[in-house]
Amino acid sequence: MTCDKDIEKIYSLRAEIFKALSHPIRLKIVEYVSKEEKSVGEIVKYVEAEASGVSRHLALLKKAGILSDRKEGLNIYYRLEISCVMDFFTCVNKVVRTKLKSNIDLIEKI
Amino acid sequence: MTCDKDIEKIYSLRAEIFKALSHPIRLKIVEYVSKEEKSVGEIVKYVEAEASGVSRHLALLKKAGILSDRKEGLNIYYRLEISCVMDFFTCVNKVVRTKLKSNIDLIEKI
DNA sequence: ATATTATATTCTTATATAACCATATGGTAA
DNA sequence: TTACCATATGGTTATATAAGAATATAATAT
Repeated sequence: MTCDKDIEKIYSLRAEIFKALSHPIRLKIVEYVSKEEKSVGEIVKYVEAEASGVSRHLALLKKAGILSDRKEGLNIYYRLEISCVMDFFTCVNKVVRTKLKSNIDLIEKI
Repeated sequence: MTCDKDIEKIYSLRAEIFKALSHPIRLKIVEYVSKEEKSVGEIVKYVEAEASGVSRHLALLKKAGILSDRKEGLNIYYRLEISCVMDFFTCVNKVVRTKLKSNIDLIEKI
């Protein structure tokens, strides 16, 4: 009972997760909050970006289901909701290394 | 000897990998070529999209370092270059399921 | 040489995303 | 109440990405 539309929808939902992770600041945020929850203020300081922008990045990561938040007084604390996301990073580093290495190989051929 | 600029650059390179995976058609392609290499024609048929678009998606995935290609006669075969990418999918499905489930929980509260 | 097939590229247009600045909300303290 | 602090949202503009159609390349076959 799985129709074409369902499959399309599922691929789109998956793609959204990757899109949420496709920004350097958001990756930095995810890594930062992965060990323990952090307030927006802490995150803003850590990533050295504009507060309003960080706020939007956080909202996006939350909407994607990657982070969750918790209000306490004036502060809002964000934390990693799905910890397996951290496993991506090892693999991504492998891709990055392979790519950088292939560039070096090219340089040597000039 | 790792300066701020290097760190920024590394996060950007990582983000590029995720960006490459942030499109439903590209995800479908990656999955399709993960077991064995496929020609562009086969891929076009499988994903049911326009050839010129698929070609662009393939170029992007190759540029990101996720796929590699091989020419044989008239055909070009693409295959998954970094197999650990497939491990992402289990985790991504987990995120998607959690998200869908939280929507169901919301529906029941209306 | 010409024709054919597979794939890639160019161009245009629509849409999405990001950054920046200003303003708004929502708790807390005085 | 007013003032203050942390965070979020709105508006604008610049830039990036996507889709579609047309054209170009490159390998093979005739």
